[in-house]
Amino acid sequence: MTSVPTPPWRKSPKPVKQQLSQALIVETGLRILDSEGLDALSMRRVAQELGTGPASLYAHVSNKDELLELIYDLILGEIEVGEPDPANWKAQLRAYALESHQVLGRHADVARAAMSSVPTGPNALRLGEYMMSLLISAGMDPRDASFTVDRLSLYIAGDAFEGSLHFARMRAQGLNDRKEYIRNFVGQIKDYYQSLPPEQFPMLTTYVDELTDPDGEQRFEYGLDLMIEGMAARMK
Amino acid sequence: MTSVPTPPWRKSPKPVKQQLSQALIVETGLRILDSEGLDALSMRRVAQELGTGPASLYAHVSNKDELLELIYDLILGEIEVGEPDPANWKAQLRAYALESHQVLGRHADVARAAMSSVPTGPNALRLGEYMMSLLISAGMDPRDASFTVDRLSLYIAGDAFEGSLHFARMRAQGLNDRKEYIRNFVGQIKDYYQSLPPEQFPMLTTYVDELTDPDGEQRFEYGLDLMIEGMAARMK
DNA sequence: ACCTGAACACCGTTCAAGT
DNA sequence: ACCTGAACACCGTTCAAGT
Repeated sequence: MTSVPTPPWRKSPKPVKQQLSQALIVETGLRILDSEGLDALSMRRVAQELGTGPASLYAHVSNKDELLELIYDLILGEIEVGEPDPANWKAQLRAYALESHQVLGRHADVARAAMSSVPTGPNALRLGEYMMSLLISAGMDPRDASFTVDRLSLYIAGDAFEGSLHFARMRAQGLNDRKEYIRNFVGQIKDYYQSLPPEQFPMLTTYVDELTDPDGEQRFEYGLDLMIEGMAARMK
Repeated sequence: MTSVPTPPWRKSPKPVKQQLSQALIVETGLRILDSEGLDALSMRRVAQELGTGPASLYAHVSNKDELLELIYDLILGEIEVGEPDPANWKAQLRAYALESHQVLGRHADVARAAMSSVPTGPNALRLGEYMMSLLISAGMDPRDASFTVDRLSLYIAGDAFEGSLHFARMRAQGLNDRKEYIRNFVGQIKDYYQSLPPEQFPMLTTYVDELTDPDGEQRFEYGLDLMIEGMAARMK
């Protein structure tokens, strides 16, 4: 195999190496997170992907936590919201919750950052502004609206985080089919509950089927509606 | 310094070294968790505390995740419940939620295990049985009861987990006063929100005070009541 | 200002060897 | 069966040195 000389018209071939920048680091982090999960996302791994050493990242990002928060806000950018319509606040709030939940679910492992982060990124601000204006224009008291936004956000992030823990466990077992993993997992709990002494655990043994419903989306919506109905009860 | 011979009546002095056992490992883990936080809880640290090497633990505990789950169920043992009283289900459910929340808060860092764990430990079973019997005796449909138990547990663990993340951050900064840390932290967000352009963020800038209420307990109760009222609305 | 190699002080887990 | 030392394959972060 002979090596070809670079042709003369391609002058001063730029160094292959890309310039480092915060945006580049964050994007690389997101890519790793999505394809290999939170456990794989390390400063060293990001650096490797960018062809450099881990120390180089610290010129653009102060530590791993900050990197995670930046990735988190990047993801929040995927959530789109429209104009608040006071007459439809319930449906709009519900739609918002479902969409955020979906977006967080799509990037499973960022959910942890969602729980620890302070809402100061540009997208977090945008979404906070949206939720507040929706609830307040619907007639909710500002204090109630603030608490509601806080609690709803916690619920969404909490459910997504729980999901991400299952997802990580699945990956640790070398499995890939999310549906099948859940079915299997739930099946094991079912067997266990069924094997319990009915005298001591009459409820758990009687209602095994209800307790081991594998439909996570349905469970999420159930809790969401519980909260929304609670809000409605408080407003009228 | 002369060494004293062991007196003859103290026969066959047992080796000073304690026997390893799962219970001992779990207790040691809990002690480290409570006094130094999740970050400090490593297999190596537990082993060190017991005067041995990390490999020794693997004869009693299959991995770190299992250790965390065992610690978690040990902690759940602190939650006491009485007899379900159908006429008072709202108050009892509320009291249960507050107590679990308190117990998890006391052992801040176990909350992560609370979110990932499958409810199969003896105490998790006991508490699941209690919640189910409370809701069902109050007239709730079994399916609703199951979903409610699941969602309420998630909410409690989620809030505790969020709290533990703040706690960890505090410790990482070398601080010790929880109250002061929160005040400080909230103050910073307040300043930031106040500095935002009001045209772009009318809600966030107008309702800074409501949005930065530092009382975490009040926020927890707010969300709890939202859910309980949602349940009540569904039952009647 | 930005980047780097090398080092520091850690991890969880495995494995062959011991008792 | 239980315990061990040593090793493997990793971490996040710092720091002095380079450009």
